[in-house]
Amino acid sequence: MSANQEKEQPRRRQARGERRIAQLLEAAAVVFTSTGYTAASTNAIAREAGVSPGTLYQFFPNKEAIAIELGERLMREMREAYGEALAPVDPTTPLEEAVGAAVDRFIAFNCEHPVFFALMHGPDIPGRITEEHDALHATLLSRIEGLLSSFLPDAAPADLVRTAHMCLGLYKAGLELVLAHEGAERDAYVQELKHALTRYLDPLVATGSPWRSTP
Amino acid sequence: MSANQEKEQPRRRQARGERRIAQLLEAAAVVFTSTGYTAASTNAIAREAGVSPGTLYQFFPNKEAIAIELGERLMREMREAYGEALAPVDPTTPLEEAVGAAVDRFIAFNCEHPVFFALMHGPDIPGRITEEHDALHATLLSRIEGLLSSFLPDAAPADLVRTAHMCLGLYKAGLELVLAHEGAERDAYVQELKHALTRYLDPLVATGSPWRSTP
DNA sequence: CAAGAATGCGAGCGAAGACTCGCGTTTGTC
DNA sequence: GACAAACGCGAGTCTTCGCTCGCATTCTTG
Repeated sequence: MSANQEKEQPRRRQARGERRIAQLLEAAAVVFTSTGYTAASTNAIAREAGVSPGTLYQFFPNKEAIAIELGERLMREMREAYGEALAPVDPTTPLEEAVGAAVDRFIAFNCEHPVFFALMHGPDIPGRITEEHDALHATLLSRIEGLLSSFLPDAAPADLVRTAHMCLGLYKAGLELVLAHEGAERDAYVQELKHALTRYLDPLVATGSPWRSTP
Repeated sequence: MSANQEKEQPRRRQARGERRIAQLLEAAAVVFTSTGYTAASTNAIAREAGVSPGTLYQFFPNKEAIAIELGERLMREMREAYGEALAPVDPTTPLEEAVGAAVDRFIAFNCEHPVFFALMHGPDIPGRITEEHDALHATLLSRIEGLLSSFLPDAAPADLVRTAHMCLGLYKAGLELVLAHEGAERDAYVQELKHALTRYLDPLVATGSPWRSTP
């Protein structure tokens, strides 16, 4: 009880240390993005950051902790910036508008932080990160379900869940294509993704609720 | 000139050897499916097959060769069984029917050979397999383009390419969901995937050439 | 049945990479 | 200025894993 009140007593850091941590996380983001988590070596991260391996381990107990911290910071930033992107909306909102707004926000985030995609998509990623990923996944799904249920108040729960999974899956497929292109072509893929989602959902909305997707 | 007419002279094999090869490939499929290519150790494959590491290397020069051979056999089987699944069809065929048939065939293949998905999706996979993957990808894309152009004879090439990429992407997203479920739920996801694809393409087909003209 | 080839084994080699350790340098505090 | 704590280093340890080697066993062939 008295001992070990906290698993880890955060070591006292100097400003220099905080800077190093940020620098290391940025370097890790670069390396993870280009090679994936497993193939990324801690030495490579240290080299990218311009420090020695020993210095890296001064701030992170192991390789996994780097990815965890990176993931947590990304999650926090995402929640702060786009937390409301999937909040239930007024069902009179046109479906197209709701989908478009959500897609734009998440695409923007993922384009700004390509690590996020790399971290969340490796088939190789260790347990703790997978947990985070699953948590995010579950959050997103319930948000999407909430959004859908505002359009489809009468849908069976199982169908709602399945539709939400489909939406997230379609979004991920589109995201991959969007990230693989640049400039005008990228914008075109964003548009196609919106089309795919809108057209997928439109019939459900049209037949399942009194509100049409477009007034 | 006279020497080295063939890079590899296929060693004379006994029936036992052929059996071992099949056995090893099957074991590799299991291990690759559950852990992915990179994380799969050759010792684990040998263990799964019930042989020693030395025996494995009697038949395969290295780890990559195992995946290559496995990939080639899968490709061959796929071509033999489903080669015509994406052949251009009579444009009067209902879109729903064309999409449904193609999806059913490819879903069936991927459900029967889950390795295929695992091998083609690792971000970690070495050069030679990626080449094969890209080749398959290109083949599929041109097939889809062909199929689309039979429905959309007036579409601009760039739009056709993009739409084909979207179709393949949407299919892959659906496939992942299908593989993640079983029984009735799996069937439901197959249906949803067909819906997503059909609804995505339907407006294009219905309005003739939506990129250039409006009804 | 012999002889050679194919098959089978598993301890062990070499490289790669996660992580440590001892020691020197910088920074904050009194 | 003095002391401690935080920072920084990079050669070195330890483990994992792809792969090899020497030798035993089983086939095939004459």
